[in-house]
Amino acid sequence: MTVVTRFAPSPTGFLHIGGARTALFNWLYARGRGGKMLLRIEDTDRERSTQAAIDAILDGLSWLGLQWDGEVVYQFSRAARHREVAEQLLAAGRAYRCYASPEELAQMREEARAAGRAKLYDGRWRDRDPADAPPGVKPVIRLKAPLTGETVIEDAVQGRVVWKNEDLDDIVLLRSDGTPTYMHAVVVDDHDMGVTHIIRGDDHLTNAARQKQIYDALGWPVPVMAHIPLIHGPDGSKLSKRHGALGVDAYRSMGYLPAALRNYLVRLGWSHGDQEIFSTEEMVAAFDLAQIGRSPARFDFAKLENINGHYIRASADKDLLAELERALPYLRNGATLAARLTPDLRAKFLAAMPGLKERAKTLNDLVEGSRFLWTTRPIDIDDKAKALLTDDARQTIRELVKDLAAIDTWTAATIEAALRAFAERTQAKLGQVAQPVRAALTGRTTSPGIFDVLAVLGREESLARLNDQV
RNA sequence: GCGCCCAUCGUCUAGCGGUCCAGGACGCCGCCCUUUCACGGCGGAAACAGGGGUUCGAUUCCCCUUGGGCGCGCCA
Repeated sequence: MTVVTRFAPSPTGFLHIGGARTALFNWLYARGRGGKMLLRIEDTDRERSTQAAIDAILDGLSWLGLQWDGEVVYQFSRAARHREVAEQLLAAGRAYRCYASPEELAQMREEARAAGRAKLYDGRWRDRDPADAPPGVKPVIRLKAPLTGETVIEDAVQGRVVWKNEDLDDIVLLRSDGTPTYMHAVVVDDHDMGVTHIIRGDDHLTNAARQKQIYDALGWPVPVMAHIPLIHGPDGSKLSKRHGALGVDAYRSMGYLPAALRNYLVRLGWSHGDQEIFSTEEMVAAFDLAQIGRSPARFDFAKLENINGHYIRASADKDLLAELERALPYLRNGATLAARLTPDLRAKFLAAMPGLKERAKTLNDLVEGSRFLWTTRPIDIDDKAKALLTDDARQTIRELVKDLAAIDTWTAATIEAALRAFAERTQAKLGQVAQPVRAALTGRTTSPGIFDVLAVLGREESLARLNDQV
C-alpha cells in the first residue's frame, strides 16, 4: 500500500514554525516510503481565510523545500461532497437534524459545566419526531454518536488513547447553512484523498475521537494517526510571536538556511540516537514515527543559530554565495548588496568567503561581515574601530603604507611577510599593527584575517583606503 | 469544571529492569590555538519532579500527588 500523508493548514495566517515542522514530518514520512504528501488548504471558514495566507503557506513550503505532490486541494470547493456524505449519514439513520437554538445550546453548556458533566450537548433532538421541529428554524445535522462503550485511537505516537462514549456528545456535521464543519470535512477529505497516515499536532488528539466516530458511522477505515507534541516557547508556555511563532518567512529574513531550519526542526521531538546533523537524504532514510517523543519541545533560538552556523561553514563557497543571493531580497541591507553585486564583486566575495563564513551564524552575518567588500568610500567606521584609529595608529599606518606599496606581488602571503617585517622593525607586536589596519580598511574590528582582507580588496583599493585614514 | 496528553542536565534529547555514581548536542565556565572576532582542540559545572507500590533490582512497569499542555463552537 502506498503511503499518503497530507499537510492541511487553514489559511488564516502565515505558515508558522509548528506548522512547518508538521509539514516536514509528513514530507519525510512519505518520502522515506516512496509515498506522497498531499496539500489541502482548509478554507471552509470563509470569514478568516485569505489569499495572502494561502500564498504565504505555499511560499513557505517551497522555501523550505517541502514539495507536495499533486494539485493543491481546496476544502471549500468540496462542500457539495461533504453535504452529500452528511445526507447519506442522515438517510442511514446515523445522523439527525437538530433544531436547538444557539441560546438553548449556550444554556445547556452552562448547566452541564456546572453539573460537572463532560457532555455538553444532551442529544435532545436525537430521537425526536421531525414533526416537532419549530417552524422557520434551519437545523444542523448532528452525528448520532454511540451512547455507550468506548472510542479508541491506536495512535502511532501517543499509543492507545481511550474515551468513554458517554463523555462525547453528538457533534455537528453540517451547519444550518448547509456548509460542513471542520470535523466532518476532514474525515471526508482524508478518505476521498486516500490518506493513509494523518500526522498532525496533538492539539487535534481529542478531535481524533470525534473523527473516529464519523469514520465508524460511515464504515470507512481509519487512517493511521500520529499526533505529535506541540512546540512551546522558551518558557514552556504556548509559542507566541514573542518567542518564535513567526512565519517561516521571518526565519528567511533572519538569514537561516532552509536546510538548517529543517535540521533543527526535525530534531524537535524526534531523535535518532545521538545524531544531530542530518543531510536531507539521511533524514528521509532515518525518519519514523516510532522515535517521536510524546512531550512538548521548547523552541531554542541558540541551537537553531548554532546549526545554521554549522550549515554555513559546511557549505561550499559557491553554493553559499548562491544561497545568499537567493535570500538577498529578504535580508537586512540585502537590497544594497544586491544592487552592487557585479561579477567583480562576486569574485571578491568568493575569495573572501572562507574567512567570512567561519564567523557567520546567519546570512545576515555574511552580509554584515562582507561590508568591507561592497561599501563605498568613504567607508563608514563604527565606534570600536574609530577608537583604534588614534594618532599613533595613523602614524603607524602612514609608515606602513610605504612598505605595502613596495610589494611586488600582492598576495596574502607577501602581505603577511611585509606586515611581520614592519612589526619587527618598529618593535611592535603584530597585533598592534594589524588591528588599526583592519579598522582603517573595513571600518570594523571584527572581520576576516587582515592579510586576506588586503589581498581580496586589492592593492589599489587597500592603499586608497589606508590613505583615506591618514 | 470535564476529558485527554505530557514529565531525564537551563534547552533539544539517548536510555525501552541490571551495562547509568545516567550518554550526546546547544548554551554556560575555564584553558589552549591566535593579529581582532570567530573557527577548532582540551577540560568543567549541570538532570532521572515528589510519594507510594511491583521486583532480588527501578531512570526504565503500575498508582497517587504536584507541575505543564491541549481540547471542550453551527472556528479550524
